[in-house]
Amino acid sequence: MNLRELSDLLGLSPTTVSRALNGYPEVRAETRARVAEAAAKHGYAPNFQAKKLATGRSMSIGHVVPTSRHEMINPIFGDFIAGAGETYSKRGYDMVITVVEDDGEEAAYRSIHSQHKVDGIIVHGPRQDDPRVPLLNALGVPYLVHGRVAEGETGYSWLDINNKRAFERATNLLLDLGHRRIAFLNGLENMHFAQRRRVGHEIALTERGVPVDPEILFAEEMTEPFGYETTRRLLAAPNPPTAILTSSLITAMGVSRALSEMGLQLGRDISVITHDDELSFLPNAGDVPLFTCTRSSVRAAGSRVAELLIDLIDSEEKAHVSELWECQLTLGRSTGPAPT
Amino acid sequence: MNLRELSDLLGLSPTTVSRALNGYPEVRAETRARVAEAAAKHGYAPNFQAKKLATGRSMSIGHVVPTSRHEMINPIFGDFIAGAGETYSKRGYDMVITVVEDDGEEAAYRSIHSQHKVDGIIVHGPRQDDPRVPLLNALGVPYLVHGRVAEGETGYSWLDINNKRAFERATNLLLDLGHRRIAFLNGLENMHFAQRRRVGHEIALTERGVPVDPEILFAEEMTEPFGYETTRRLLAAPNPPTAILTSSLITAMGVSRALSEMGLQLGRDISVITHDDELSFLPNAGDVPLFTCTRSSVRAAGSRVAELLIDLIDSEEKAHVSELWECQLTLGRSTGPAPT
DNA sequence: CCTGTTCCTCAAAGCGCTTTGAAAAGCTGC
DNA sequence: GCAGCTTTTCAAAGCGCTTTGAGGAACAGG
Repeated sequence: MNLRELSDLLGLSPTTVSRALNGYPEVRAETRARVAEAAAKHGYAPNFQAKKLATGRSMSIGHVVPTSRHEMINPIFGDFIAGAGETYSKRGYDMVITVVEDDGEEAAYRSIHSQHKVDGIIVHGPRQDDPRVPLLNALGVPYLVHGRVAEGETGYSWLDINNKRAFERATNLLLDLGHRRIAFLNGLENMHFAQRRRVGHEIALTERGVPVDPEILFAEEMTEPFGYETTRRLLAAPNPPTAILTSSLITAMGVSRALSEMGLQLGRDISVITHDDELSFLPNAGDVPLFTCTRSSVRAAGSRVAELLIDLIDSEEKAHVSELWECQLTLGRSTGPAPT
Repeated sequence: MNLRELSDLLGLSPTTVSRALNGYPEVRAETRARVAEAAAKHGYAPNFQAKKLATGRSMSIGHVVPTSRHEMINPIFGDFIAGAGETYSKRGYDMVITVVEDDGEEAAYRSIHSQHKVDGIIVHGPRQDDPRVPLLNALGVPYLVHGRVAEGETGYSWLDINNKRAFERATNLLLDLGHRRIAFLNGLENMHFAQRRRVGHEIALTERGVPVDPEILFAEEMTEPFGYETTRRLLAAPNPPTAILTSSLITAMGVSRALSEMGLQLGRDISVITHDDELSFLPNAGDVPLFTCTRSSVRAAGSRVAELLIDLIDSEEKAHVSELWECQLTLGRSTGPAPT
């Protein structure tokens, strides 16, 4: 069933039917009702491709996901997508995901744009000096970065959490509890968020006059074994830390596994603070959660990022927007005073 | 830059340019080369919407993801999508994801179809007697189910792992090791895969004359706390199990956490076998992995599912296809003889 | 030099919708 | 009853591509 058939059926012109369905004012209420009813009855829905072509809007948002980078699919991806997807369905947009090999990333952005596949793009996992920002600026597509790129850069829109502040606070908490030797299991530091977390951590240490020991700073893919193995190694070596900071709950679970295998108690023998993205399958919940954490929902971020981007697309003036979210610092059972 | 502009530039007709670009034989090799070069030089790419409209093919595959069901975004989603996405980019398809509230699921499938948004659909997380199978059959869209629905049903295409066999083998291994009291922490049993796993488990028990005790069979969302809390409860109760079977590595990690907290050693005091989807962020790897597991890559499944569906779309005769993958049973350090 | 082939190129008609500009219909008031 | 409005409806022109059916060019054979 297409527009023409429906309009023939009703004895109206396609124009009138189209207008009735799209809420234009030039249609009598009664006619509109008749059209709506007939459309529902015959299961008519406009052909999306045709609509897109006619309006010039694709009503789709693109997400480009590089895949082979370390073969690690970010576990937060699912929750982020769920959040974004909610917004999309509310606002009538589709989500188009392009999975691409690392080296095809730029080409993917270019082709997605030149083919008019999307009205806007969301940039995932920004690195320091991410080349995608100048690229997308050059292409002139509306886009929004989940996270940020290098400090100086201002010519783009973003939503980020205050990674620096969160890890500064977390480190301060550990210092307040008397810890002086704090290991940090960070994500890969070419990622902007990891960079900022490290900066926050070091600022806190430096302000208290605690030396930064690069020997106990690690930056890797945030897997469970990373937490496990690093912890085992750290605690077997001389001068082990009394506290561990991790960038991911998954890594923290690895830390926890190592500790209990070694007969050490979380929060008594070793304190741990982790960042918690509030992933649906890894709740760190309860009145007193297991892990003390810096916390921010990545699902909520996904939802908001999508909203901001759509607003950006709809709005005429193309000013840049940005939002910086503070994390909660939530006390759990994994922190306690440094053992003496 | 559009077709007309490019053809004017070249002094050719749009037809010739289109044919040259799409590999039709009616174009001289030299002309074709000239066109290709000009297209590359001016960054011309056909407008996707127009192409879709003209060809009647959307070159997109739809994924409908229900979101609010228990607020749990399946952690395997990311890896599955990564696998599927690889196939799509190889074969020139786009992936369109629609996130939808539980009760809007049927409407989502209908609208996606009537709007001609996709050429095919992948069905995630099939339940027993899933209503989507008859719905999609009625709509007449090509689709493929990742998993299966009720036993009798044959009128659909699917790719699944042999859940029953895998859990039968896992249970048999535990029985061989002398375990007689085996707890099973399964996924929600309205899901087909969970159903089959339970059947496999019970068959193994029954064949050996070991009674099935419903008191130690659990079926919940496969989170980490589910594993943790259930294990604590089980081991505190009288007549605790000597082995635990779980449907997810995430749950198994909860089990492991509970065990070590209680001073019990995995593989010595309590044996654990889990299913392992080979998620990128939760590797259970190494020569001797931590967990003994039934194993099958969900990423590979995603890739293959996409392939099968595209073949289905391309092929003329609409016969049903299906693939049943056997899981590997990999020995790790989490299993050992039952304590006497 | 003309006709018959083969090879290449083209004009034009769609695909199904939106939207512009115009016409028809329905009112009002003189 | 008609000019002047407003309200409702319509025909037709795109949107940018593919594809059909036909024409032109080049070439060989008679």
